[in-house]
Amino acid sequence: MLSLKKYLTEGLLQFTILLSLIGVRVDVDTYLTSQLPPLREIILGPSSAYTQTQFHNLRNTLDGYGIHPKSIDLDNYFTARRLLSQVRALDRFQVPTTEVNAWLVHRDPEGSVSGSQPSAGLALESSSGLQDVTGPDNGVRESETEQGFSEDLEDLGAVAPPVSGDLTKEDIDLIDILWRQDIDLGAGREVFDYSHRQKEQDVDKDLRDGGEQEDTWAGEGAEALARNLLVDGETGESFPAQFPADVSSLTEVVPSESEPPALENNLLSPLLTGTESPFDLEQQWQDLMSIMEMQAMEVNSSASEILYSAPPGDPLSTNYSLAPNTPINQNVSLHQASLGGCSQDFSLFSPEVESLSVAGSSTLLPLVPSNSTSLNSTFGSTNLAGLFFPPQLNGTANDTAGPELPDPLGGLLDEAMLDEISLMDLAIEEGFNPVQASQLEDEFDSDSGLSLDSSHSPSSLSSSEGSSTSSSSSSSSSSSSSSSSTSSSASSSFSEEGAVGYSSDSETLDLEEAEGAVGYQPEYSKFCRMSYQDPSQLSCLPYLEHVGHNHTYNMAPSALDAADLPPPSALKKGSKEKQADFLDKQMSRDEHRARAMKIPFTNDKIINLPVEEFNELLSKYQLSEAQLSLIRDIRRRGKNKMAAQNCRKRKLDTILNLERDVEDLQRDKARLLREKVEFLRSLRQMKQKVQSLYQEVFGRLRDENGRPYSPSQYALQYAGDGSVLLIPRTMADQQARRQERKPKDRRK
DNA sequence: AGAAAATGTCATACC
DNA sequence: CTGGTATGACATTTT
Repeated sequence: MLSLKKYLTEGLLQFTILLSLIGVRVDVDTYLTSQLPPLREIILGPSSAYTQTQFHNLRNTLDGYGIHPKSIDLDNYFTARRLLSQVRALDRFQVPTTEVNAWLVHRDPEGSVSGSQPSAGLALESSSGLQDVTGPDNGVRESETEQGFSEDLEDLGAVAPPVSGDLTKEDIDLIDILWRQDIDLGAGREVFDYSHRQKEQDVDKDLRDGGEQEDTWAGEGAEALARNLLVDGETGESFPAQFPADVSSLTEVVPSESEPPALENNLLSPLLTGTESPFDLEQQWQDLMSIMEMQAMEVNSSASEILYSAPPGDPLSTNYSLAPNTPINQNVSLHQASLGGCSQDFSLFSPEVESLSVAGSSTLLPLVPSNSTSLNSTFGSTNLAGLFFPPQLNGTANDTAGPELPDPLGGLLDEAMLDEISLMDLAIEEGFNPVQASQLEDEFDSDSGLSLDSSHSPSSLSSSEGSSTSSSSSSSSSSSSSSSSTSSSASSSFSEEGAVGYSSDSETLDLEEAEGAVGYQPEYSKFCRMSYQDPSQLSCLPYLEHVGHNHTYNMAPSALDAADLPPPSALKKGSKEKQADFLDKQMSRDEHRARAMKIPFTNDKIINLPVEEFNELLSKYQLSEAQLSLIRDIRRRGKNKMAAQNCRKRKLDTILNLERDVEDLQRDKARLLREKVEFLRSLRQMKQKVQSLYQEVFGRLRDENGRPYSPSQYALQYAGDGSVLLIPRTMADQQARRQERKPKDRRK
């Protein structure tokens, strides 16, 4: 094998030189790095670090283990087909990947924020007919890009050389998020993108698209609303808003005596931005979110720092601390506040809200003619204010604004808010926090007792099939080890020599058997650190101390001696003596023993023959007890050897599968987290918008005396029939309490 | 030379 | 029960 390798290598070089002389350009490197398995195998050897994919290639080409015919079931070892396919995908993705990163950078501009999450978009997209306004093509394209995300990445991984292993795909995903955040801020991606130049135009366009879609709720929604249109969430259709244009014409059911004659201006609704305290509240809320999400982003702080010149936190915090009264609101007139655009989204977060105000609505005058059906089922009678503030902050609100200012939210805790918070906690707890994530991984590793951080060496693509066939075809009877392939011919000749009528008619059979038995062996090697042996166990197991393995195994002492002694100069052809010695060394111990015992057939036959044929073979010869014993031992050992190889291969495969599973799960987790971030951002934007609309509506309300209502004493509420009611706070609080219980009950 | 990886062997359990 | 496989734990060989 060694000489063959050398020979081929040199031959290849010479051939290359020849070709280059002729004028044909040959790049040897491409041959070495491309998929020419046998060549590579021969040149680099089966045990090179490139062997990693050989293994998988074997599986790919042979569709399973090309091993002993009796091991057909091995493929079933992995119970799930999915794992198998993952393993197969493994060798495509196995190569890490700077270029993958670059590709991502390149690619990212295409996926705009909200449109790039088709799976998670369930809520966002279905609810946002507004997006369709920009054109259906956009959505389709983005969906496609997103879907192709992982696969493309994996495909590219095959050609991407590893450069910076620091950036995992998870990192990339999170960088992606950061980018989008910057788009939110209006920062063009080209600021950070080195590789986008060739696509600059597209990027710009996409950026614009992304920016617009990013503010779907604020921007386009407001725009659509400004056109006095309601947009159907599902179809994207627009239709004239039916919201009454003049809210001041509303009547109110509240007894007039309950209204304080004059309210201080600073007792505004906490939703209003004029006062300081509500603003602080909102600010706190935004800060909270930014903190949480920053924590989430810290996973990739290093990665992001590579790409950002600014600290990673900055863009985020800036982004998330958007003032509640961003210009979004300014174009929103009251009737536009129809909330048609938002309603469906709210149904996502508080679907259980619907029937809340049934009781209250009877006593309250509707603000709106009940023809706005989009409001009906979605907002219900939810006290809108409840959406705006997290429950923890309610207390803060009271503290800062003073006890005299009733909580405009009526203590309503929107379930969506709770969910959001818990989600964020989840995000922080479940691995977005890098420290904990690493701890988790360590735990995993230690639990399994296996080191999963195999070094992802660049895969070579030499196929085990090629090597096995070459080795087995070069010899007829290699029993096991690859190095013995040449010796097997020697063993057959030896057998011939010392043997009674060993005929060559079974050569083909031997070939087959050898192939079947040997074909899978040497291919898996250095690419996974297998430390399944725990050395600490060895010392503490008493029974191991006196385990003196006698590998002669039932062999008679005489036979032993004979086996260990060199053959008594039986070689007649002196010219071949050296070669014979060489081959002698290549022989396995069992072969030596067999030869010493003058076993009249090859070890290969002994091992691989079916039982019946084996017995038949034995019956043909008059063999001594020692010979029979040796033969049986050889057979047993040979079979066990193959079994061990199988076992190791399987073990390795299992490890690789687990590793792949871990990677997949991590990828999934990153994707889900990314989706969640976007989801939350959308939610936040919607809340902002609803808040502003609430302010607008409430601010325009006047009582019969033309004075504004006090936010501390009145609140707006949406009734089940789609109407908007102005109710006293006390009533709102009661309903809020009722509302808190109801959904929970209904859920169970 | 010696560490580490690969491979072989044995004992044992199981089919 | 026999013959075979699977696997942990070593032993030996190879790198």
